[in-house]
Amino acid sequence: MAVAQRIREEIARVFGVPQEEVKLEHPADLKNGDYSTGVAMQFAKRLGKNPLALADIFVNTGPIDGVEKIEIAGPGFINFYLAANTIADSIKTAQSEDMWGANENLKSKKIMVEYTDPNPFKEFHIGHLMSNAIGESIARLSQFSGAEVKRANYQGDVGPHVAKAIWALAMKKPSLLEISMAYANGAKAYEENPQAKAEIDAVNQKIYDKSDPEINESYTYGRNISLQHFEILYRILGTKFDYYFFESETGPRGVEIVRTHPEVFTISEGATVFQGEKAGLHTRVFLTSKGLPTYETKELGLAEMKEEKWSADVLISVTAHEQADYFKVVLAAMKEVMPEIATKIRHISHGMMRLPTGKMSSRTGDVITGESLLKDLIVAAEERAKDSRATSHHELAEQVAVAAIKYQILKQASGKDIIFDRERALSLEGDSGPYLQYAHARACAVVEKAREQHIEAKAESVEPSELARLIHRFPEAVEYAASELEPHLLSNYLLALASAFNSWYAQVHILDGSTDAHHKVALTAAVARTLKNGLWVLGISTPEKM
RNA sequence: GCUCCCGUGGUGAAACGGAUAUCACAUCAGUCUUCGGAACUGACGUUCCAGGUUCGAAUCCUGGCGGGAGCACCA
Repeated sequence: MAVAQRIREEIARVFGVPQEEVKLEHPADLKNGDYSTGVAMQFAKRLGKNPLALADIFVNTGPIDGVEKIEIAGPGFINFYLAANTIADSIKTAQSEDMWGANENLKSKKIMVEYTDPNPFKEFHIGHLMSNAIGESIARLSQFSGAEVKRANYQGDVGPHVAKAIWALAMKKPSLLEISMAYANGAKAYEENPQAKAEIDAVNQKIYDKSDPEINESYTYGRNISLQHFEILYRILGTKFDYYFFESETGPRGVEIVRTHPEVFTISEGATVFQGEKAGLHTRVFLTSKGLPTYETKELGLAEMKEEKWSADVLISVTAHEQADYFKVVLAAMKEVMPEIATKIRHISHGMMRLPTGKMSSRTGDVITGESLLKDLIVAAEERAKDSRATSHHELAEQVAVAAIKYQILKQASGKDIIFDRERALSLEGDSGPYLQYAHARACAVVEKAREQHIEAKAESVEPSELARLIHRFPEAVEYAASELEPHLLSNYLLALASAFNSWYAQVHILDGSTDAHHKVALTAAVARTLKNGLWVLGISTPEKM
């Protein structure tokens, strides 16, 4: 931001230190100013002066454009208070410009984000919901930073899991319900019954080489049903993919890559492996002893296919934590066989959703699928939506349900596990997605009423209140979240903003007929736009009435 | 056993090495419903243990304890 940059330059100039070493922060407490720095304490020893003397030197060097007041506080903090018109300018922009908060830090960068990645013939589970929420938000964060973004979905339509389902389906044309049960039955049989295991392995082979017409038919039919069903979920979640990749395509591709690099991959116990030990990792199988590609090999094929489809500058993949180590080995191998693509890859791994009692387990029935969670939430939201002002209660319920679930995922650092508490998840109050949506709808209602009463929004000379200063921080909150690829940094900001707005709303009467009403309307409109844009980045919709 | 991640009020989380550690849920006490109560105000209560680095440590380093994930033909 312009003001922040000027402050940083001035500090570097006065103290004669490199700008990168100047740390400027937002004090947690607005009483301590809009920006603050501890440089005086940090450099005291190096410059041979005590912190307060250094801070004093700086304060007396003269004014900085856009800053009204510079104060020394505590042991030597230097606090900057922005000028009223600097804040007012931000409010004006927030209130009048659609793209308020956007930046061009990633301008002309091409970024492909791969996420969600559910597998046909299996349930859409909570991990997919997490990947979807995080991936979509990262895609939008990148777009909001000026990048050109493509969304990719990579689905496992071949492999043992599919063979298990097909085997249990006994080659018929399955319904959706039959499919979801088939995988579980097949997986159980595979473990418990040696004969079933042999049969399933055979089916697996036949799916790869497409040699059995009966299996082909059942497979094609079931695959389509699964994929079509996923589309319904993507629509509700608000994701529109540009590219779909399938393991049935990346597999052969990967096999080719592995075969043509015998200097990288070695044979061990009949399997083709990559010895990750040379990179401080562990050995992993790339081709099974039967010659079939594993996940690792498919990943190599995928990278090549992505590059062909749309050559991006950065390739982001969002997957669960448990895959982090596999990914490292794949990346190490990739560095040897296709180094130019390997350098573009960035893996984001997220935690898992766990029950308070421990890990979810399908064996004990302690499992909640992503789909059932979504459905339960929609039911709960519908109950609440009964007496809402929205025109379509069902549509609103869907929006609120998705907000609740996405926010719960995006409000905490993405690497950490989420403890799933049913009651908390279904709660639509407090620190929740619907709370943010509500604050937005409320602000919209006030703006609408002001329009009816012909009370214009005037941001000029708006008072630099705490709420106004918080709004001013929005573009920086976006930049911060984007640079860390951490949506929760933005969630935290939005919650603070919504909370400050609700609190302010309870204290003042906005449309009170006074001359100040124009300013209050401007502030309200600025809050509405900020929440709208911020929630968009999180992938959460903002109904105007709820 | 080895590798990686994590440990913050009763519960779930936040805090780019900074100021009195923040927020929500729960509990208790209020607002009273004049612009939308999916709201607001207040009370209660927290950095696993022991060292170290630093002007300053929840954060960095070492050791311990506790939890999770991964470690060869699944994805």
